[in-house]
Amino acid sequence: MANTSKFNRDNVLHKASQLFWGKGFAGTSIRDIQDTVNMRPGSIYATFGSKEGLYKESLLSYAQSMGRKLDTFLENATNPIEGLQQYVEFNIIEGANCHPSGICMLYKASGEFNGQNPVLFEYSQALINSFEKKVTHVFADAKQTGFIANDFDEVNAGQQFIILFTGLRNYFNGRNQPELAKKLIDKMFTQLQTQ
Amino acid sequence: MANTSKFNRDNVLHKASQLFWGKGFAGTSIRDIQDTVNMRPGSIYATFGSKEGLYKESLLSYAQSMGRKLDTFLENATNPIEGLQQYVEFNIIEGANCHPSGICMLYKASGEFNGQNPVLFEYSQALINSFEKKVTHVFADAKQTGFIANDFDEVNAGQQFIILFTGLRNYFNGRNQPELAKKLIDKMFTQLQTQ
DNA sequence: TTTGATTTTGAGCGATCGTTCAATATATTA
DNA sequence: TAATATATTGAACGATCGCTCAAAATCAAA
Repeated sequence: MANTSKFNRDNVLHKASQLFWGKGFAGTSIRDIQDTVNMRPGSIYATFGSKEGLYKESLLSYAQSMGRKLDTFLENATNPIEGLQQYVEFNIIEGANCHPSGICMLYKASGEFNGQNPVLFEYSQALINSFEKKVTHVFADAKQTGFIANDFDEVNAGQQFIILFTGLRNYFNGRNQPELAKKLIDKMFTQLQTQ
Repeated sequence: MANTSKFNRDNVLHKASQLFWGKGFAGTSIRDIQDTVNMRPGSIYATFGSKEGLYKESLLSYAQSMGRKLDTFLENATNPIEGLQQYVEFNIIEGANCHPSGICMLYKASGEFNGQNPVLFEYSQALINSFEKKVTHVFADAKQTGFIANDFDEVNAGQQFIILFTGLRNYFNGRNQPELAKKLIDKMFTQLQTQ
């Protein structure tokens, strides 16, 4: 019985998250979405319920692919700290050309929704917290495997990483200064390891 | 001959910038503006030309009052570095309750307009650069008056200050963790001075 | 007090917004 | 192949968007 969907849900969510990431929630119209995911409004609303529902799933899709990207950098690196650094450099230098924004979508969301939409604000905060925990685990792993000292505080390092990463992404958003970026990222990672 | 304006331009720009700061450019409607500045659309358009024109003046108004705020902290502090730190603490801890957003409006603008509106993006970048220059001068002054070492690199310190300040504002946006904020701001300023 | 330049008003323009739903198309099961 | 359940379509809804402009109000100069 019944009919089957013609679209690929993950593909639609990826395209939608790219749009939302670049233009923001308020700056993106459902008609923008229709055009880029090639679906009619009825299908979109039958599948995702509302613009807010689609946004929520798009944000989750973004966060998941963000986590997967970090994982691949960690897998291909000789040690966890180097993996983290290469991930940062990718986001700020090489990836800057092919991403809709230099700023993390989670923080663009957090900034747009704070004081305006408590549900979406808290949702973005939860995803940010998950990512910080993931980074904290990376530092804990690096400690356990002997890449950093035994008395290293991974919780503090996780906080500092998020703060510096976010600061750097904002600083280089829309700017093309790869040498300066490389230099400041290096400095960031020496600071992170000296505590 | 003629008639005189009934509104105070600075007051109108202040109120408009508070609205834009909190809700973003796309998220703020002219009708929102009408209600909070108590002007009719005809007057608004006769005075500021367009929504974009009003936004541009609002952003400048924000940047100017940001600069004045920093100046008062510098005047009341015993040394420039302490003035900077108290300014940062005000923006992230005490001021968080009375500001429309925890994030700097210049960076919210930069994030919203990158890839969408080149004119407003470049304008926000120019104001960000001015603020960085101002901070760099503060470090240069601190060097000349003997508060920091002679070999101190004020340009690098200015860059690091902006990056850390932005990172911290994003990290604590919408969160109420004054003790952690105080601790991380302290750490930021020791890092800044040790280079 | 009249004149005249300027400001303010607010109804309303065309466009676009998020969303709905009856009609149509499609794939699966009997 | 016919019946049926689900998916897709796209015209169109009411609301709101940025913005305009003729009419009314207002104040300074003559």
